[in-house]
Amino acid sequence: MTGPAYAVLAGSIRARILSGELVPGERLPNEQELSAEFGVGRSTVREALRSLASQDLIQTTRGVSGGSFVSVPTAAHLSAHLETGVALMAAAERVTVGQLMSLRHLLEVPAAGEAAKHRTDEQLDDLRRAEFDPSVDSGDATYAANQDFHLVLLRATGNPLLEVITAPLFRVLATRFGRDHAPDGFWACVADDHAELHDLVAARDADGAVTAMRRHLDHLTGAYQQMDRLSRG
Amino acid sequence: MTGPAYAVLAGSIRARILSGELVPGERLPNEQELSAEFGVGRSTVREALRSLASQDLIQTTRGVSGGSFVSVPTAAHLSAHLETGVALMAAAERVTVGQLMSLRHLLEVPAAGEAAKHRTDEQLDDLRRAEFDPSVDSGDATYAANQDFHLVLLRATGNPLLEVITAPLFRVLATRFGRDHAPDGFWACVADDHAELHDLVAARDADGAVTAMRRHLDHLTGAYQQMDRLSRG
DNA sequence: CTCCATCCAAGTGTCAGACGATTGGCGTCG
DNA sequence: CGACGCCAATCGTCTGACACTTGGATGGAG
Repeated sequence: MTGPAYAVLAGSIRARILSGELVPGERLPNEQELSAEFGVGRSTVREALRSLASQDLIQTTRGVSGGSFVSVPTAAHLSAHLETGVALMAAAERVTVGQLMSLRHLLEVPAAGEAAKHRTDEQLDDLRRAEFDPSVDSGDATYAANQDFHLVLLRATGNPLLEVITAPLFRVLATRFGRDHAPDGFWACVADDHAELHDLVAARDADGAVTAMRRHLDHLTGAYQQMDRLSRG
Repeated sequence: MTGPAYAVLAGSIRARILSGELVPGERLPNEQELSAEFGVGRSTVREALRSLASQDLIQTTRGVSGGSFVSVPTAAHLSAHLETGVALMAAAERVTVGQLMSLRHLLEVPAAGEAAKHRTDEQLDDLRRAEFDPSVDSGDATYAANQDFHLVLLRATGNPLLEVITAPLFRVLATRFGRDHAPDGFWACVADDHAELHDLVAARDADGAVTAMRRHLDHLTGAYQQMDRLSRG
């Protein structure tokens, strides 16, 4: 019950949401009512609402049918928050490239096996569309496709949390080492690895996919750490 | 550049932070100056700042030496955000108990091996302190100690991201299945598993720790899913 | 009866101005 | 030299007002 009033109010509403007292989709009282209910001014109420909104706990719309509605954070929301957090921690050198890649190993290697087992034909198509030819595609296209490939593979495991957690990791790595500084043949090597992974997933060869993903991530780890040393001088 | 002014302003400052133009520790212009610089009212500025603050991108203090300072989100911050997000997704049944436990397997099983290899004597002490005796300790004490044990083990790996990601998972599970509905002998079984893990980590037996952790999490998975069925039944 | 334009009500979005509260430095007085 | 108190800077909060957005209600034209 300490601290600025907007924080107290935000915490109070937040607790109501977390406890299930306020159900997703439910509409909060309007700003005047909240202001009266808690005995604070409307500006204070609004600051509390902005706080909650930026945590994706509520969504606010305007108009006669508008207001603040309790919402459930989506996988994309969590992923985005995690990405900015990890990016800043990496920039502040609180986590190393090696630690990021180590986590990718832990998650993506078994994920490749799961994907090989559970993939649908549709997901296999998605995987195919996410391949690229570095001798043909533009830098931006390979860059985006590279990310998509890993994303699709994670999604094919059927566990949404895998994507939530892993996507931020390689997005951070990619924005850091993305378009330039890649040694000659790097993208070609990546494309080869992806093609191999695609074939193994197509054949539902889980063990093979696991091994291939491990090797692929080893390649990436080496390349990233080399780029990291270079960019750091 | 669309949307409410507070969102535009928040996005603008946020971009400056992400790009490194604003360095951690740096002080933003005060609210009046921001208000003048962007041509908006002070309330709008404040709503933008609340938005950034609740994402841990800035910290605001009062007084003559006060102001808003760029900050780097800590591991604890990220972990807390992830926890509320995962908790809500679980409550909304967008993720299942099985998926949560599956992620714990992926992360904690190899983590046990790493911890066995790299642990310091100090961390071993921490691990010992986090053990408990369900026949002696209170329900709350076992509950807290159970979490601590896994936390300490993750911390001993040396990779802070492991803790950031895994801690929310078992905190969500624990708050859901924590104090009650546990079948007879559950906590005793957990305590046994922990004691065994402690001994293996003490002996630097990485393979043994991995196996023990796998079995421990299998126990937990079974118990949790049973509780889940009951509470839903 | 249908369709379209208009008006209206309920909300949020934004601004201006004022005052309170907190903090840390500075100067005065014992 | 130290303690106390004043003061300036800054955020925190309130009030009141008005603009903007949205969706429904209203009412007239065809």
